[in-house]
Amino acid sequence: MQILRNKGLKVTPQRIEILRFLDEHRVHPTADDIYRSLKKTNPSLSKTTVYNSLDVLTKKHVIQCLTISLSEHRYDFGNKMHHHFFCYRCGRIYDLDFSCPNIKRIRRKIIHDGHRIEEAHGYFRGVCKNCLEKEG
Amino acid sequence: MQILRNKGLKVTPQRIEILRFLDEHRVHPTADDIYRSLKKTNPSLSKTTVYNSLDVLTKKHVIQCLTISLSEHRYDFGNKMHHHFFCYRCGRIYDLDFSCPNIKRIRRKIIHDGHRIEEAHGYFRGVCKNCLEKEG
DNA sequence: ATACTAAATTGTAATTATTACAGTTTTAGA
DNA sequence: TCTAAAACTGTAATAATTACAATTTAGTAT
Repeated sequence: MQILRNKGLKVTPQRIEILRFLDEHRVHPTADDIYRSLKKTNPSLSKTTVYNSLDVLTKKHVIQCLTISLSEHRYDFGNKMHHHFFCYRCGRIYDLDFSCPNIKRIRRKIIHDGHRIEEAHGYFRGVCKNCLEKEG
Repeated sequence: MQILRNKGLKVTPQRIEILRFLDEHRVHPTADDIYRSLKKTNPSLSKTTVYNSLDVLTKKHVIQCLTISLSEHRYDFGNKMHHHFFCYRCGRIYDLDFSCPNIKRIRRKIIHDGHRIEEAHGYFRGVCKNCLEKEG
């Protein structure tokens, strides 16, 4: 994985697996979701490694950590900014494609009010289509 | 407090105190910040009450729960949507006044992609003015 | 005013996500 | 191959939040 090397990170099987999992499971899983899944094929995997890897990948902007759920962190492959919707009822997170003028400004690492902005998130919450259909 | 009655909530001294604290301390405190402060003048206050009150006030959209900090919930008086900036270094949360076209749409409780949106948050993270000046 | 009922508060105990840490293993470069 | 720094592992600790059962209170009807 060249992306790891480019960021000055060592390439380890654990990181590769975690990245691949996120790439192939775009449901914004938790650290524990990832751990439980990868543990099946790599029983020696440690949960601490999953947390550490997610942290460092987030800090290097390889992946994104979403704080939209009220109780745990959820992770998103890639660093392309887009908006998210969290359903109160089922807990699912959906990607939204709002157009948003602030995104372009952030991309240029703009200073706003003197603060250096490195990260931007647009979060929406409510009840999702599926749950609305089920329960009205 | 008429706002509580309007939402079908009972008016209790605890809730009044919590609301007043949030109104007078616009630094986006944690549940524990609120608890420790109010405990001084009301030693019988329970932390569970603080959590319960913040939860119900958030659900009724009297206050807002911010998930911008990576480790705990922070609370904001009122329900007027605005953007927030979180400083990695000092943990402070600043109010931003970005203009944002999505806010107006959300205000009208718009359905987007079939989802009913009830809440919107714009979060930015980075290093704040103060910390930049200190450390460069 | 008094009594009643649902809602709210309290305190403790449990839960759960996350972090700290020390020892071992692995990566990447000389 | 050798080495040093970085990463991994497993366990134990931390800290925010929630569950729960008992008590108290707010608001309404009598």
